[in-house]
Amino acid sequence: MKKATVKTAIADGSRSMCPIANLLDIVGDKWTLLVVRDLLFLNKHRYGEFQNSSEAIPTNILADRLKRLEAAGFVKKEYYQDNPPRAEYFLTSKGADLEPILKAMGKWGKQYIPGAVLPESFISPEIRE
Amino acid sequence: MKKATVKTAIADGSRSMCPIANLLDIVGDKWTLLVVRDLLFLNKHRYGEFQNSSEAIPTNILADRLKRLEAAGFVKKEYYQDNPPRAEYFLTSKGADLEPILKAMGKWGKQYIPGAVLPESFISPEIRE
DNA sequence: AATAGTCACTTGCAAATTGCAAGTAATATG
DNA sequence: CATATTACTTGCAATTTGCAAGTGACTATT
Repeated sequence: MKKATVKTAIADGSRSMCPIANLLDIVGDKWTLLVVRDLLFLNKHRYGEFQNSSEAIPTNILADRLKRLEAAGFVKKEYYQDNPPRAEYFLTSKGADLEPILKAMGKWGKQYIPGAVLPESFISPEIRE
Repeated sequence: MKKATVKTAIADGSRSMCPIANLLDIVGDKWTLLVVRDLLFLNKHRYGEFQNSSEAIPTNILADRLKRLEAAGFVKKEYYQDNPPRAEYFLTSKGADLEPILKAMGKWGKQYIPGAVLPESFISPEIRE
């Protein structure tokens, strides 16, 4: 007898139906959300700008995370020059909607890690679809 | 000349003053926040209960994450039996205050990962200091 | 009383990921 | 023409992950 396939939109290889677990499959590491932070709050868009953030992300990790964020549809890569290829990265709405999570993390950090400062930008992030 | 030490409460080995980076130093991986989810929303307290979660966390990773959460002051370990030693784990207020972050992650996931379901418990988490 | 089972881990080890350094290709600058 | 800058890629050692198996203390079964 044919086993009925359950209709879900959960990606292959995801660990469970839990939305938290599924999000952690994409952003569950020490670096990815820092790139998102740079895009959301610090108005950074270029490779070199991300590298200049105070956490000093290793260059190979940065390249990898930008690729993953793009593959996951959180970020759009736009070339502004062909030769040599130079691009800017922008959040999509899917990526920009991580803002409440990052804001909540910032709030937690300000409460429990005295001395920590979230540099807030007053520029609302540019969204590209 | 003696270099003036800047007075901060940032832990040694932290990557920056950013509250988000500091939080990610503790919970920035694929598993830690799932344990917190179990404590916050699923009313789980024992080793075996965490293991039974649908993501099937490897036992050595679970042991390590519980240790780290305890060391970071997110979780309190309470022995309810001496021999063999058996314990229950409870969130401290520091850990329980991650709730807005987890809630925001759940909300994001429900919007962008159709099919994902956050099993909500109606029991508010027990806090131990 | 011997055997099997459970619980909360620890240990061993192969595979994957991380992080540092160095290399590269194209243009810009002095 | 030499050096610098940008945005990466590559190489490789070290750390972390994840699967399997083992351990020690009990409990339940035959």
